[in-house]
Amino acid sequence: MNILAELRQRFDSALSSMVEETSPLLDMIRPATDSKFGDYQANCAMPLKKQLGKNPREIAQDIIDKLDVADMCETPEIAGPGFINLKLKDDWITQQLVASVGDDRLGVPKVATPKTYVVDYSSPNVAKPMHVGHIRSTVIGDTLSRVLRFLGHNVISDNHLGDWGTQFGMIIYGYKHFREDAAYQQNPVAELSRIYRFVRKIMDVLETQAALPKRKLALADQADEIENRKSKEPTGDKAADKKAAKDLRKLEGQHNNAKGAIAELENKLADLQADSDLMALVKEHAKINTAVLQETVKLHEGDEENLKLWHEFLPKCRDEIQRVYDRLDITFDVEYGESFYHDRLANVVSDFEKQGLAKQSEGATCVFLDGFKAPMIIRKQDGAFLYATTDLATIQYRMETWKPDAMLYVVDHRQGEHFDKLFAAAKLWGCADVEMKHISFGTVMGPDGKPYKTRSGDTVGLEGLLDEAVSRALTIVSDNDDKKETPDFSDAKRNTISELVGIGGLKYGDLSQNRETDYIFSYEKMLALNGNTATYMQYAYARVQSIFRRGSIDIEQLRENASGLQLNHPAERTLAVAILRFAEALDDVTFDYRPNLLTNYLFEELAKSYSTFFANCPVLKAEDDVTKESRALLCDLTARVIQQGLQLLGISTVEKM
RNA sequence: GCGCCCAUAGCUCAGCUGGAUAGAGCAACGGACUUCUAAUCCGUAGGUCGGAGGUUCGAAUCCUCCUGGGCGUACCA
Repeated sequence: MNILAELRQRFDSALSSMVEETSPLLDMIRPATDSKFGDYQANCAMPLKKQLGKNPREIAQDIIDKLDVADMCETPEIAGPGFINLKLKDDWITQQLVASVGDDRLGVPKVATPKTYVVDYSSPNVAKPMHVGHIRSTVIGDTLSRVLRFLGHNVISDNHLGDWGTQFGMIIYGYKHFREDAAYQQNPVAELSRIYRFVRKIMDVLETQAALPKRKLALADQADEIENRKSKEPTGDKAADKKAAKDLRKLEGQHNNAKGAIAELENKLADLQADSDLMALVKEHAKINTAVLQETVKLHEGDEENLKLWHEFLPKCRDEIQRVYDRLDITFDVEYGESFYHDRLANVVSDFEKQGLAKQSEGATCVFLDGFKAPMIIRKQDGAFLYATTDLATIQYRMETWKPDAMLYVVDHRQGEHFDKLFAAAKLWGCADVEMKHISFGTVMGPDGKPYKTRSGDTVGLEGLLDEAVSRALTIVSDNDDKKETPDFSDAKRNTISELVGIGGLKYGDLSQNRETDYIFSYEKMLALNGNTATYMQYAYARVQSIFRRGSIDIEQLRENASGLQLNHPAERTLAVAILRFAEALDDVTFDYRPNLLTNYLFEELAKSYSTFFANCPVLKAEDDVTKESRALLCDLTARVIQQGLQLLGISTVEKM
């Protein structure tokens, strides 16, 4: 049962005789802002003042008179300017709880009209090691898929792999020039990874060497410009002078940043140049940039050798990232990478041209869209296709194959404009009846508030991140276990627990963040024993199991005759309502695709209520057996909701920790 | 230049489909273990929700302007 949905339905009946359009008013029925107002409140009487020309309190009374909630609520009360406060009846709550006890879905109803969703997430480049930037797309997309599916929707999760781009040109080039056969025979994945990094390194050196003089020149120009502006006399026009001063400050800021960036580049280059073997190879492969592009072009044109190498490399590269997915417990229904759409691209472009949606401009094929200054380019001057082309082909394929109601793209916010254009173009192209949404998210920052990098300035690898989280979890688990008189866990067990706690902490840390905002990455915060963390939730779960173990409670059996639930202590009632609100929390998640609304619920509502309950309502030492069994069932329901909630976040529970 | 986003407690962040006194964790201070895991809990203190207007019965939330930051901006993804 979704209580809020049920109340809205009841209000709908009451309101429909008073107004034409009830739906905006129904949105104003919400959980109470304060428990002293009851459990829910309806705020819809106030805004009807004008429309009905009556005092809101009178309107509230009219609504209550028509409202049929006697079975579930106490008599509604009118408060303040016209709030309608609703308090659930205790016996109704227990009735719902009993139903939840016997329900695998814990009382969460399936949607009446399932939709088909395509959820596009993770989408790493298979040729490169996954890095910290992939964590958000992966876990947010996975959670959204799980939640939508749990609610009864038809979900197709799709990993739109980057498997056809320049990166493969790099590997092919590297394989041809730098591979060590013995290493490749022994461990092809590691060798390919080394090759990729090595080619990247050479290209870095060359690019940096080429870029530095230009950037220094630009820096000098900037310095001149600053001097020039400083020497200018004030014009006397206050506004103009203020703006000039502001612009100057900004320019100086940029200048300092550029200075820092150049110094960083110089350091990096100096380090690389110290390696004479490397520099010899750099010299030998001075044209590597164009050579790599040529390998890519050859691949796309169907060159036999390159295609054969690509077929050889692809599964190996894919295995490399599978390790990460396995640890993260991430799966996909389909995995159609860029290469999958390769032979559709030419048709997409010609179709746009035929329909008059695209035209030539400066040698490129462009789609000009209302409200955008720059066009969306679907074919370059040199004839090559771009990711906009692939994305359009992907939409076409998905529409043909699954006819989805919605397509969700879990991609970082910097690509917002790309998706705005893509969706606009797709609409023109005929995809009007599908909800296309960019599930945008912010950047993972380092402690300095800048995008998370290692000390040397490299991106942070995802596997290393996982290792570190798990190893820190191991320290916590071990320290705690060692404190006991007789430690509970073997080393193997400690490792198993730390893996679940560490990875869970990492995922929860990301998912508990409002997806739109950047956040500062911190192992300490992520694995904190207190606060809104996976560890805290896992601990709450484990404590419940501990009670059952300690009291030798057969919870299965208790579930079967769960009639005697009672709510005598306020903490019991609060916990009971929190348990019943699980369905609402899941609905909230799907409203604007925000996983953090689930973590908020689990922590703020459920776990907090449980803590209070735990402190005030002993189970094993309850005054009588009825109370004991009732409380045990509340504990059990709490644990089951935590477990189900965490499962939807892709996080496991542990029986002991 | 244009476009998008952000600014909430000392720190990290919730709250933003408008609702009654703005929340959490950390840090600080004071309490609670012969007690179901103290890996915990309870309490105290901490705020002109960047600033100024506006809409509304009601604004952290919506609109306008200002300040300070980030990101994106014709052939990378």
